[in-house]
Amino acid sequence: MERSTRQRTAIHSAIELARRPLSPQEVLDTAQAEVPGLCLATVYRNLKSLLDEGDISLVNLPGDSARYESAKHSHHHHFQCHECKRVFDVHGCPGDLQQLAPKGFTVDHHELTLYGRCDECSVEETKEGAVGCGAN
Amino acid sequence: MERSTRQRTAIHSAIELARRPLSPQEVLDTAQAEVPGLCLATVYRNLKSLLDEGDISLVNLPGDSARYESAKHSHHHHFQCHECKRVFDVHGCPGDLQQLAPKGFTVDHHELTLYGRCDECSVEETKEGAVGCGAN
DNA sequence: ATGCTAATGAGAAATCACTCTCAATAGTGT
DNA sequence: ACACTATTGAGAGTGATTTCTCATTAGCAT
Repeated sequence: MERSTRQRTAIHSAIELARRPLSPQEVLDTAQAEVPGLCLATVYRNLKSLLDEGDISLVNLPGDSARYESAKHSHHHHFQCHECKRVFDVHGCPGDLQQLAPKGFTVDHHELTLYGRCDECSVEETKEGAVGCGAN
Repeated sequence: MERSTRQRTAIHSAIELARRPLSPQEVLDTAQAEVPGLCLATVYRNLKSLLDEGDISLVNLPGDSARYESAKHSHHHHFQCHECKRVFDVHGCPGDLQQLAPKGFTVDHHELTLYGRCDECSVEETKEGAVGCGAN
């Protein structure tokens, strides 16, 4: 049967505590604070089983590799900052997208991604010569 | 300077004539009708330079690899059929998405992808026991 | 027509995200 | 405490996509 390990717990809580979707590498970086020897293979193994059990969900953004977030979040979308590349949750949804589809097409799901500058990077932008936004 | 070759012309017109975004492999398959010996490396080389010159544009869908379409298309979005995996253009846009972003965030661009069944696959679905939708 | 050199074909190679292998480690039921 | 075996760490391996190398081909200016 399935065992509860320090690694699995650290991986799960890294995702639960994050306020944004994390890449496997970000999960590793976060969970290593708890379990120093943790390796990426273990992160992938646990992401897979947590996903199978419905504890976390997969987030795909256009042109980017997979991220993971808590399955507890309700329907929402994402915002990616051009500057720091971080992904944030966006609560709110244009809704009623069936109308956009050609007739005969059935829409059962949609993904919306906003791009721009996050608040921190907008601030940095106004400072002449500033580089980075505290998240690089 | 830049030369006009049969390969480049075939690649460019494959994209211009397609009514949907094409993957590099689909571009190869299409352009080979015109230039039989064409290889993938040449497709990639030309996709890159056509992109640099603004003749075509890159289409990224969540969790999928790059596709390319004519740069002449005006702002639009995409619909991917769960069944046949083809990608279609969707004309129309929810617009006014700045309001969805948290305050302090600036939205300068967005991507919307609808998922569901295309008209052909919806028809197949209603036929008991039908498999495939003529596009596999 | 000729020469210069950009572009191509073919296959090797790099890249990246992810998975596998296997010996060692560590949960869990008894 | 012990045994059983799921899980781990480390590194090799995989598959898909994209880029590079280099000898050959073919545009284009003359």
